[in-house]
Amino acid sequence: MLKAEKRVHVDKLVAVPGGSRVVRNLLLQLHPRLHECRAEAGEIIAHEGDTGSFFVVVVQGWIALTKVLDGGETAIFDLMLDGDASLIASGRSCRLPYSVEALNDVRFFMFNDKMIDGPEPEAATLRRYMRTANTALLARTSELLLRIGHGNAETRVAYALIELFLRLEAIGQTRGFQFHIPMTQRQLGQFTGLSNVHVCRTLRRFCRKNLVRTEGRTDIQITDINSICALAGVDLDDLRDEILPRMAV
Amino acid sequence: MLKAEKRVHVDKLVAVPGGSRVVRNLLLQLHPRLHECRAEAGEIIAHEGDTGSFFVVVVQGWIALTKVLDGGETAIFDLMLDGDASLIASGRSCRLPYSVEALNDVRFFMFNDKMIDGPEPEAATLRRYMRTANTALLARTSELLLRIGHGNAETRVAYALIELFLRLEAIGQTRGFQFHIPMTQRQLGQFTGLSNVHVCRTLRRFCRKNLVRTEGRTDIQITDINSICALAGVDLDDLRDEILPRMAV
DNA sequence: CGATGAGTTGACGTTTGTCAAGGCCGGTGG
DNA sequence: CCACCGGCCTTGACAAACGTCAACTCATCG
Repeated sequence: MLKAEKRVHVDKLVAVPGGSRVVRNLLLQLHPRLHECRAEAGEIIAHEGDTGSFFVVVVQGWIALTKVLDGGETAIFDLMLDGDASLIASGRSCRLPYSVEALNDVRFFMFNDKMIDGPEPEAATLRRYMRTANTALLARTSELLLRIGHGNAETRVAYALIELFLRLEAIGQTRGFQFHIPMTQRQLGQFTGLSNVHVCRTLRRFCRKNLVRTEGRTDIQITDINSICALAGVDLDDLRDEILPRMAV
Repeated sequence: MLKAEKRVHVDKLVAVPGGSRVVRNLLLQLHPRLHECRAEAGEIIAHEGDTGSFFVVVVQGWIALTKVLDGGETAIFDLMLDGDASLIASGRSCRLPYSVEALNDVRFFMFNDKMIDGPEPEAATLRRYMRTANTALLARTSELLLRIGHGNAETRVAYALIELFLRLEAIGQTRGFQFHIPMTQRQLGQFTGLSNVHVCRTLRRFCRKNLVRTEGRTDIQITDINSICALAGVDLDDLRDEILPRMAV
């Protein structure tokens, strides 16, 4: 039974280019008893201010890294998708600077600094992977920060769409330029630094200009990628190189 | 001569709590021939889009991590001070997502992934240090992103002042609540996502309300830390724990 | 002594948040 | 099966915050 379940996971993960499969195998080689964690949509996996120090690697699902400003304004400063990895806290103080929140049902691994600091070659590979993932995270965050600081609403929303498109494309979760985002417009606003109302307005404007099409609540299709890229101030290939973790394993 | 110069460096670094001295010693133990780099104010150490993969550790001086949005708007998304460390790029693609720029005359180390991936205990310590530094960087960036996305000008500027105060305090570069910032108001605006004009207005307002005092161009004194913290939405001690790298060496 | 660059201040326009109202949809209980 | 309720999306009206432009001062440097 357990074996069957593991097979299923591995099979699914084979479809994921790069990321989680590699990490999973390396991890399990080092620590065969390490087990996968699960969380439901909306569940808070770790809370801002908690103490702790750990890595997270997403197997399947969406995780948001969130922060709350004083009076209740929530901001999402990064999203983690299948195969994404992040060092959530580290060092002596070990207070989490942000919360880790499941946006939909999600499976993931949690493990410690020390578990990958050994002399085994697998550990060294894992460390390289985590560094690469962290660099990619920082690249994404800096792109986001740039646009939130100096771009208007169209730039921000267009960028968010492109970032999500590229990341979903990399893990095989797009059909053409169509993809699924398990986020409300409010959450998209928390990600882009806009009010939910203005996110809505901006998306409607994109639709009217035939730049994107929305189907249902959370399905999006970019119909004019060039214009969206122009609005976002992005070269698609450059951005792909920049924000996607690519490592030579 | 060279020896004398090294002595001077070490002496100076002893005064710096934690950071650069530890890294310096560990690094030189692993790689005795590694030499310090220097850059002058305004010099660009590495350019956005360049290829490469390296760590930077600041020995003395200010470094800004900057990004340019399309039409020339520059954003500063982090500052590196004495002892701060950052992994600038990593992985196969190795395109730098941002530029590394000296704000004043600066001394620093540059080194490679592989140079600290060995089995020596010093290497493991260095890796822990780099991870801690990176976590602190991410904590800072997320705090900044939160306020740029959801805070008004007073919140952003107040936060910037507090962050810089705390970081300078940690490396012994404050006298009471007074400190020196080698940045123009334009650069402060690039850091807070505001126009230089609005930074000026906000600072003037702080002065009129007796929250801060400015002396000369770049000397600042926070005269009412509680009000500034309240404006920034910050608890001073919590933030200190969060954004300063603290490691158990 | 002119030139340059940074800081300061005022006037004005634009962008965006807030508030409010209505529509749509899914879930829940009668 | 229907009524009700609560989220979420949508749209309009209005107000506030911020960027832009422009003019001026001041310090520094050649």
